[in-house]
This record gives sequence, structure tokens and C-alpha cells, in this order.
Amino acid sequence: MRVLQKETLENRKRKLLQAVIYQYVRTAKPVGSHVIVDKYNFGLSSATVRNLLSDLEKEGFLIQPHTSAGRVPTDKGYRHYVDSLLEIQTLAAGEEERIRKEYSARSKELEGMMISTSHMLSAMSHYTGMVLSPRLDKTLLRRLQLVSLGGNQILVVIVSQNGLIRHRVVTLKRPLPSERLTAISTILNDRLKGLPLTEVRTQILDHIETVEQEQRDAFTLARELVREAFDLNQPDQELYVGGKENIIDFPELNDFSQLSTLMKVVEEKNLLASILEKEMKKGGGLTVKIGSENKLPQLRRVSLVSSTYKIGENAVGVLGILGPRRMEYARMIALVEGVTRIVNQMLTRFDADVE
Amino acid sequence: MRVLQKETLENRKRKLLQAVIYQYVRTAKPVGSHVIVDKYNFGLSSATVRNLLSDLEKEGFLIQPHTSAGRVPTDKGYRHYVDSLLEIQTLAAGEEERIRKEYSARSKELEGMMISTSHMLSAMSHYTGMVLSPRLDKTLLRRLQLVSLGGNQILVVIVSQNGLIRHRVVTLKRPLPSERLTAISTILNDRLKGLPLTEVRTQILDHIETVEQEQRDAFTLARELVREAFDLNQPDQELYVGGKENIIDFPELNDFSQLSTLMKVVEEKNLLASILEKEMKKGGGLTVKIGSENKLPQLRRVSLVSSTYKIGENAVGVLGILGPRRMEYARMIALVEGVTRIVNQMLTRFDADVE
DNA sequence: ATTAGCACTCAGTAAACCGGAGTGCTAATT
DNA sequence: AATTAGCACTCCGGTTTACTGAGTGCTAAT
Repeated sequence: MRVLQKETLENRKRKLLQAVIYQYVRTAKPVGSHVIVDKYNFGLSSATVRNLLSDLEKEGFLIQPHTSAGRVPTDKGYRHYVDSLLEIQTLAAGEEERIRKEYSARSKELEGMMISTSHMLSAMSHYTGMVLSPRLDKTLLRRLQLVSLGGNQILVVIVSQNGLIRHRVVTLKRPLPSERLTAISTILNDRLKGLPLTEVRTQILDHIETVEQEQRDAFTLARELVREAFDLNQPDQELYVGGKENIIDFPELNDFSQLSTLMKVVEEKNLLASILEKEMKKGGGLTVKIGSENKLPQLRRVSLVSSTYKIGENAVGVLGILGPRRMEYARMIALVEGVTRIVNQMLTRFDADVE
Repeated sequence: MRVLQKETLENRKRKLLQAVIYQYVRTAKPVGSHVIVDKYNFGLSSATVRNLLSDLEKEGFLIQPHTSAGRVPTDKGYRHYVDSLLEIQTLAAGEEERIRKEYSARSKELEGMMISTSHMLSAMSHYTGMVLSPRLDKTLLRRLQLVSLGGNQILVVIVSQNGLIRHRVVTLKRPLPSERLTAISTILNDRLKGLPLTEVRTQILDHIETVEQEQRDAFTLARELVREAFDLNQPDQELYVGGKENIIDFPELNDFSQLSTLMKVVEEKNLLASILEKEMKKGGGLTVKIGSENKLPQLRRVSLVSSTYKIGENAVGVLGILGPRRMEYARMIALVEGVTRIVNQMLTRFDADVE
């Protein structure tokens, strides 16, 4: 994604570009030569600035909405700006504090964490926050517990190594004495512990044959359980989105139809999810996708700042924000980066907590 | 809420009012006398219709957005219309089918059901769906299960009579052997089963003193558990909202600021929740609140169709939709009523499933 | 009581009309 | 050679004006 920095773009111009972008981000009005002279100390006259601006336009970093208007950054301009943010801002100490507090107040289990992360990203950015949950096949089974609910209902609780908890009520054809239940529970636990969750599913569904007779019906039951509990058509990666409503305030979307199409993309989570997933597969770190850099046409008027988060060494999920192109990139990047760091820590903590 | 039907509003006028509303709901354009003559067979001339319309306006059922425009229903007009919907439409057979299928595919546990209900309401109405979850103090404890996760983490699973499942990971100060855990689990279960969940909380937090010595530390532990698991600052009734994004398409909200304030109310769930809660306390059945009939000023441009749902005989929660005043009330009422019926059945099924 | 007819009102749209912000270019200045 | 002052030009956006047509209310005739 990184555009190589032309030598021709000497320092003065770069400063100017930054000033324009900075100004535009604040005011949302096309930036004219006079504003620049007034508010930023370049020691140049408006005429000179005009010349430079004109150059920058020829080079594709700026554009005029119409003749006789000021300049507005293009995607390329933003890109250059983002790339030049060498010294990444860090989160203000207060902010980091606030984030951590928010987490500790909430539950320690994974789903809760996903939800609050998405909310937090949105709250602190005033944009839309997204978190793609860790993939099932990267998370290992810590424990599988069967709890009788009386009658022929059973509660299946699946706990993964990193704190993801899933539960499901399963109704059996016939009742089952509770001591049988614990027996089965232990067998299953022994056999399956430490396997990836996706494995657990297939293990049970496929390898029934190889089991000795006495354990046979344990597995028949197990099969029934798993089929219901894992809910095959439920995707194993979920996207949590917080702050959809902020989309309304995106400054660029001045008409309803644009607003509406964007809303629909965000609503229809799996599109977004698959984009983030690709991001994840491509490896790690923080990426910024600006406007037209997004493949999805519906997203070409917005920007995405996202980052993969890890359990131990593996990138397992993605989190980020979706906002207008006219975005305070520096702050947003700091935010995403900060939250990623914290999430990483928390997930590895989960991991370490295992007996 | 029911406005008494004036004798003065003779049949012909009522029919006319209905026609106007019907027409307006479809077209969103002020309805003029000509349209009425053309599309509805009243056997009257436009002039006569005009007179009648003028009457209806004097009586407050209609209003002109400006002189020389057609008429638009007032809240009072809608109200009258809704009240005159004697024969409630029932859901189309296909629709009911679709709803039931949707449920069976999804999980049987309560939270999942709440979520899919809110989604369904929104999907079928194209408006915004809301479900207020059953109150904790109306639901009884079926089972409280402690599951060791190894180390000093414990998973507390709380299952209520009607299928609500809550889980929480609790980290203890010191590790606890797993046989102690099951022992404690049984004690707690015996003692607390069948109590309302709110009771469970207070029982454990308050009555520690009265316990014999040998069970003493069970309760010390329990106390620790409960305090964390029930998460005191979490409200015990939750509002599930689906289809917020549909608000964008509400025809009445033609400017951004209105849109935005409405969004904020819906976002800030507890305001809505408390309104619905009041609805519940006031007893049962289906209510329609039209525009200014809503206390909350932010809601005075929309309508609410809601209904309480029951477990057995008690109204425990509320569900409904929020849409524009210009709404197909007949269909919406049928929808809410239909969904309520199904939800009632499912909840009572949960109840009956207990051993 | 109903209706035909007509004068009147007014939203909404289009056309015409500025004012001003901002540019590009040229010629003068450093 | 780079910078700057000055000026003509462009075009957006807001405002005014004019016009159309849908729809009404009223009066007089049926």
C-alpha cells in the first residue's frame, strides 16, 4: 500500500500538503491559499502558495471541487499524509487508563470483551468500531461440560483455552440419568481436551466407528450434542460492530442514498467480515485503507483503520474503525494501535491462566 | 388511550377518513379530493368530498400542510383509524410459518430468542424491532452450576426456569479443589432452587450468618461468586433492538437532525426500556402509541406498536416495533400480535419442560 | 343535499441574478 | 530564478422573480 515518496516532493511541499490536510480535516471546507498563509507560518505569500498548491494538484495529491474553490485532499493525498506519520502518536495517558478501566469493569469472558471493544472503539473515535472475533480453528478446547437441567434437557458448555465460552441447551430424545452424564462428560473431556474447536466438531462427527463398544453410546449421544451445540450454520468468526449510528454524522455522506447503502454494508456483516478476514490472512500489523483503496465499491467513500490482534504469536482476529475519509488519522491510528496492544495483553493473559 | 367514537362521526365520514389514511399511508402524499373520487367509489363528486374533508379537518382528524394542499391525517386521525380496526388482520399463513421456522433454527436459549425476535420484528416490518427481556424477579432459578476451569477460575452457570442462561467466569483468590466445588454446588442448588433470581442474589449476600459452621466457607465462597456473577450494576432487564438502520428510511424524518435525535434515543436504550417497562406495569395486551401520544418528546414523530408477553399468566416483558406514524397499522398490529402469541407459546414451553 | 364552476392560494420549480471567494496569469520586484 | 502584487476571470451558493398546477373554498345552479 505504501506509495513511494517521490524525490520531487521536496520538504516544503510536503509540509504544505500536511497543512492542507490538517486544515481540511478540522474544517471540512476546501482549503484556499489565504487560509494557509494566515494560519500557518510558511513565510510565503498567497501567490506562491497558490503555485505550490497547483503543483500538488498536478501531482494528484489535491483536487479542486470546482474552479475557484480551495483544495481538498485526494485519496492519494491522504495516503501520503498517513505514510508520513512517522512518529505515531501514542494514546494520551488518560485515555489508556480509561480503556483499561472499561475492560476490567466488564466481564472477562471473550464475547463480552469483543462487544465492549467494539463499543469502545466507536465511543472514542466517534466513528464505527469493528471487531472480528478469533477464529475457532485457532482456539483450543479447555473444557467441555455437560450440565443436566432435569428432564431431557442438557446444557452443553464449551470453554476454549482463551476464555471463549459457548453454551447451548440441547434437548435429547430420551432422558439420561445424571451419573451417566458425568461419566460421558469425563470421557469426552479426556479425549478432546486441547484440540482445536473445529477439530472437536469433526472428531465427534466422524470417528465414531473406532470406539470400543462400551463407550459407543457415549459417542452416539455426543454426536447428537455436538451437532446441536456447535450449530453448523453459525459462522465460526463473528463480527461485532459498535456505533453504527455514528455513520449518520459522517460529513461526507450528504445524501440519504449514500448513507443508506453504507448502512446496509455495515448491517450485512459478512461482507465486512470477509474483508477483515482477508486483512488478517495477509499477515499482521496496522493497515489504513483510504477511500478508493477499498475494493468494495460501497466503501470507497470511507476509510478503514484496522489491525490484527494476536494470541501469543498467531494473528487470530482483527479490530478497527470505519470512518470518513476526512479523518484524524493520527489519532485514529494511535487509538487502534493502543486498543490492539491492550487486547493482545488480555488475550495472552487468558492463555496464561490455564492450569 | 381509546378515544370515544363520537356519534357525530357518521358512517360515511368514517369511511372517507379511512380512505384518506389508507391512501396517505401508501403514497405519502397529501390526499386531495380528486384522488378520492378517482380511486374509491364513493359515488360523490369532488366538491362534496371537499366539504366532508373540510368537516373532518374541523373535527381534528385531518390537517392541511398548507392551504391548497391535500389532507394528511393527524395523530387523532390515525388513532381513530386504529381504533376502528375491529377485525384485526391475522398474519398470513406463510408469514407465521416463516416466523416459526426462524425460531426453530435459532438457539433455544432465551437470549438468542430475544435477539432473533427483535431481528424478526424489524425484518418483517421494515421498521425497528424491540424486545424487553423478562424481568429477573419473575424468573426462578432452575439450576446453579459451578464448573472448574482449572487454576482458580470458575465458571458459574445460572439457569432459570424459563431457559435464561447466564454464565460468568469468576477468578478466585485461591484455587479450590474440584471435589469441594461439586459439594458446594449441590448445597447451593438445594438451598436456592426455585427462588426468584433476585432472591438468590440477596439470599446469598445477606443470610450468611444463619448458616452452620461447616457450610460457612461454602457461603463465603458463594458470596464472592454471586457478587461477580450477577454483576450488580448490570440492569436486570435488557432491551434488544433490531433494525435501527431502518430508521433512516422513515419517511417523516426528512432532515438529519431529527434522524439523529431519534437514533440517539434508540441507541440510549434505557430511555426506551423504561417506557416499555411502564407499558408492562400498566398491564397487558397490545397498545398503539401514535406520535404525540408518546410522552417522550423525541418520539412524538413516530409510533409505537407494542404488546406484553407472558410466562404462564404473568406479563413479564414487552415486545414491539417502532415506526413512522404513517404506518400500515393493520399489518403491524397483526405482526406484533402474532409474534407475541408465538413468544408466549415458546416461553410456556420452556416452563413446562422443567422436570 | 349535491354539484358545477370559478377565483384564489401557495408549494415547488425553474430561470435570472448577484456577490464573493478563490484561482491563474502576467508583470514587477527582490 | 524565485517570489509577489495585481487583476481579470470563474463559478458556487444564495436570493429574487416569475410561473405553473394542484387543490381548495365559496357561490350559485340543479
